[in-house]
Amino acid sequence: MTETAPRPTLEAVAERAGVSRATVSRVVNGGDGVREPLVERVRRAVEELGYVPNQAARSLVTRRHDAIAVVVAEPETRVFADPFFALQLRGISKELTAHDNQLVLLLTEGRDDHARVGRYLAGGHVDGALVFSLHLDDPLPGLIQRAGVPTVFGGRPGWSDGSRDVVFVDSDNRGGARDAVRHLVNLGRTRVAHITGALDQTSAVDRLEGFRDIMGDAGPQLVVEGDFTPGGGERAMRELLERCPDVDAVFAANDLMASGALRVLRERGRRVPDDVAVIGFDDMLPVTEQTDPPLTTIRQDIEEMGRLMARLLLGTAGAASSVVLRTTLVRRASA
Amino acid sequence: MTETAPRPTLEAVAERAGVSRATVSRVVNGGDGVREPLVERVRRAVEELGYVPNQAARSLVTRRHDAIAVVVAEPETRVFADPFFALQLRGISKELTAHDNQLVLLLTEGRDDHARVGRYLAGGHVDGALVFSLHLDDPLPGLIQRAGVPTVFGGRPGWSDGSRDVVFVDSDNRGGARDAVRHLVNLGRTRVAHITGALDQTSAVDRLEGFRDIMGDAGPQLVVEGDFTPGGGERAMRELLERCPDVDAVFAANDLMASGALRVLRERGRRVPDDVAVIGFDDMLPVTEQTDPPLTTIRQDIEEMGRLMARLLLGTAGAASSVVLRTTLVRRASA
DNA sequence: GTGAAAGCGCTAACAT
DNA sequence: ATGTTAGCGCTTTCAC
Repeated sequence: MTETAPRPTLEAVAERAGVSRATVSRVVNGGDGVREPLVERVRRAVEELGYVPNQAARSLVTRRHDAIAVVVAEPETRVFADPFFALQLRGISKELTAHDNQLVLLLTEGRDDHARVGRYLAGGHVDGALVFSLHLDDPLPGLIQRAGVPTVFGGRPGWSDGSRDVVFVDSDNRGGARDAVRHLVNLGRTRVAHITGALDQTSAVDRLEGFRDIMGDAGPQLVVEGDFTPGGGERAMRELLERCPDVDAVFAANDLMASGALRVLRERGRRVPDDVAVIGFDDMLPVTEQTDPPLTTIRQDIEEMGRLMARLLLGTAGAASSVVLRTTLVRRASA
Repeated sequence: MTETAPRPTLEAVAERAGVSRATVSRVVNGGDGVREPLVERVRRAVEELGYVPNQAARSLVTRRHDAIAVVVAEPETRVFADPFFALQLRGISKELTAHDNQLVLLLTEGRDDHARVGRYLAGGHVDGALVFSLHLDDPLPGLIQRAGVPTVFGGRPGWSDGSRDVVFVDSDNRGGARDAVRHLVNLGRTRVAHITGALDQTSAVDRLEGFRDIMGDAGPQLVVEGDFTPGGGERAMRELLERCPDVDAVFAANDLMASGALRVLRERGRRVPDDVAVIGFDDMLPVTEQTDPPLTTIRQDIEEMGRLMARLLLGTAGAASSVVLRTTLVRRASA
């Protein structure tokens, strides 16, 4: 890796424009309180020299970095299985970009990485952190809180018992699940099953709660634990058909599992939605539109969640605390 | 966003350890040329104070940042459609982490963002850039080269006419395609079709070349342009069946399109592989293992590509220039 | 082997 | 409104 070529400094611009460094600095940072002709001269000098501020020097004195960290724990688990995370990242990126912030991505693979991330955040390299804490027992969130960096979580952290002053952005998983199940019930279905997500994630737990809100605790054999993957959906669906062959509706905790369930139903010759109605969660377009039949599902605006997280962190959203986003039912052919 | 708490400086550590700042600095940076007892004392002081070096101050003098940018152009296009990019990112992250480098993610959505990225890179905020240039006519690569930042490209850039001194990491798309087609031919298939990827990407072009290496220019009606998406695969497959109802083998330029093709074939009652053999490209596990039947494909080690890109950029891989990775045929049930 | 001192490029008081 | 000046926290000659 070669050295970067020497770049012009404030000093150089000041000299060229025939003003002081302070004036150049003012112009570069918005130009308030500098008279027009000077602003113009400085601007030209900046242009001609191709001057770009040295962020390190600036940070040294301002103690701001215009950078925030996005921490993603254990990518293998879920992150790379579906576009969920990518969409959120995109929302985050857009919002950060709009506010001239950089995105430092911190992927962690295991325990060793936790310490590393903790050190980095505590090191004051970034102005804040956006954290995706996937699992209930993840030690990372604690580490991060101790690092004393402003943080917004993606999804309700498992240990956030309401009282804690954690800020997070989440979908209304419970409400969405209720809508899904209610829809199935309104369709006249009476034996409604639920394929849960990985229950060490709050989203899965909340969706299960929503299911129970409508269906009560009756028929516990109609609830099968899945893992948010298509394979898990298949397994769960098989189990379901075994336990309760006359099941007439399935609410899967995400689209991926619903697609797996659909596959098994077709394999077993059950017609969807005639014999069994199926509804998913997420509205992952590449999935919902490709299934056969197209999947009815609960949509959450994932990109918006990311955008909101960033906005919360940057303080752009006012003094808002945690936000729970509404979900919407998207009817397609499967239910 | 609250202010970060004031952190101990070198000065504080020096005082506590009863040495000079210079000595502390030496210890912190490896401790060469400092006698053991002092090293020990300094280490303890660092520990007790919880000292973490201020990266901004360090960068200001060293002109290094221990950070590299990952530039991804136009995420919507491909990045979020399949886990390809996520896997590469993971490889990159692992390698960077191992060398104490941070990953600054730069997502671009359109022309405006190009200027922004160019400015950022030219601004000397990072020590290098890893760039994914998806399209042949993308102006971004040019901008980046002009920025004078060491760069490694993911995938062969379209304008890299061999002669140029661009460094990239790519799979042997052409060779892999040849293997795929050869496999189909060895199966005794005679009417082998090809669903290409988006032909404004070199990977798609190279795979098409590979197809032609084996099949020649005969039967141009057996080549249909796709776009790397499942939907594109479906459309192409329909077109193919129309043009040439007796097609007995299909090489799709990626697994996603192959899955779409599979869907259409099933829909039309063609048995796979009996009537039509299908082979994909990538070996995207979530796709290849979920299709019916499981998909035979050409595997490329995506995570390794990412790791290699990082290694090349960091100079860890010796004086290596561009690298083209071998692919392997993975036989499953579809061909 | 260790310390003293000179900046790195910038911003923010404070003068003017 | 503009200039002067004093650091921000660190590395790195250069003396000792």
